[in-house]
Amino acid sequence: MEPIEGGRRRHAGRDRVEASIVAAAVRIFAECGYEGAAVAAIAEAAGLSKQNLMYYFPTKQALYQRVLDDVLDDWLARMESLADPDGEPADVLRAYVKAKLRFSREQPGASRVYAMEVIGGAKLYGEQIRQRVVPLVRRDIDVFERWIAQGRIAPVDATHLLFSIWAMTQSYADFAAQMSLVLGRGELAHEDFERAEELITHMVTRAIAVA
Amino acid sequence: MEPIEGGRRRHAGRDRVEASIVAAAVRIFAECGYEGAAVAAIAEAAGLSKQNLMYYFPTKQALYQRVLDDVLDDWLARMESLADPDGEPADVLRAYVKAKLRFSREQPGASRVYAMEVIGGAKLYGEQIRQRVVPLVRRDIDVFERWIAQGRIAPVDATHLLFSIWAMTQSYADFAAQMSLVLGRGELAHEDFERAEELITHMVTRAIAVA
DNA sequence: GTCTATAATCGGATAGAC
DNA sequence: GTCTATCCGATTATAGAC
Repeated sequence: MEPIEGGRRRHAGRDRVEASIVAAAVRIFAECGYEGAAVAAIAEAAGLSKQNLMYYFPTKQALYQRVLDDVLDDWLARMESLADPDGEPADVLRAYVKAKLRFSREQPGASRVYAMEVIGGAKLYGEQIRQRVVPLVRRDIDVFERWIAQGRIAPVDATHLLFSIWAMTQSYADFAAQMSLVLGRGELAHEDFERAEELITHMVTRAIAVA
Repeated sequence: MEPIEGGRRRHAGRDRVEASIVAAAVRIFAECGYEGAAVAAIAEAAGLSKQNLMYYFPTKQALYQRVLDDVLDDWLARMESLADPDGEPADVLRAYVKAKLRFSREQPGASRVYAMEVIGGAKLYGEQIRQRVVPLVRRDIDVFERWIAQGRIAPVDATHLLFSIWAMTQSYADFAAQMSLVLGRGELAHEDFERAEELITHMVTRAIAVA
């Protein structure tokens, strides 16, 4: 049904349903973990029956993989082509921090699902990470190292610098619950992210500043 | 049986068994999450039967809470009294980073269990965090802010500085799987932690250096 | 304290009507 | 594509002998 655009995408309705299921699944997986998330709970959050959900995704694991795929697609789309070797290092890193923090603010569930998978050892998604994430990371590290070789930034460990930037920015999604307790609010506010951006940018730009 | 020290701790044997169960539980919970961890798997890892385990811990949730309690006890014991207001700020922060990284290296499972609980919203442990972690954090933040008021360190956002230090150091336990893939090794080596300590210390000390 | 056996429940998955 | 009904395995937890 609903054939459109002659040939491609013959089921726009199905795509919409799948998208709403995935969106609900991200929330529930982030909150409960893979095993803790009941398919019935995801279905309810998406507004359909468990059996109906399993018409679209034959198994729970298939749904989980799809969730991780979508999360990674979104993340990669935001992060690729940020590390421009010809840009001003401080500007590039500012944009990098901003993009990562923005992802934490706009898609905290996505960040948490991915984090849980990695913390558990990436038993299911390790191969995808190796194929899709590692190359991007390596490229960014190469850019940093070229800057160092050119004397444009201080000679720091590029790999661990990137690890640190990831950790700092991602924690505003993953550990938001603990941060909220410390800050004494129900949840993180926009101003918290602004202060985070300022502090992290300060740390990164000072770290790479040539003496 | 085994009454010792006249009055206190009448069951040293029981304490030993419980400790071995908790140690196994940390590993399994860290790998599989709360719901994903089967009590039978924990029992097997601890070297006893599931039914026997449940003689020591009547419910799975009781075991989980005990695991979190022990994790937090260990962490607090290592972290308290590190932020000495009278010490040299750079030295204090160096020791702080070192202690946190050491915890990530020596107790990665503990860090991961705690991280998973927080990522899932700390639904079970939020109150404990509020009572036991937040006061310690607030005290550390106070020390930082006093240093700023005294002009001993640069005027940065003390709260977010602490968040960043936590995130950077903790990530070497929580995201070790992803780091290993990037580094192309099976697991993180001692030298990786040394480089991490150098980089993180560099970032923190540069960030707080007065202009 | 440790064992065998079993109860009770939950959750993923399937079958088949419409 | 959506529904009703149901199966089946896994898992927590309990009962009771020794």
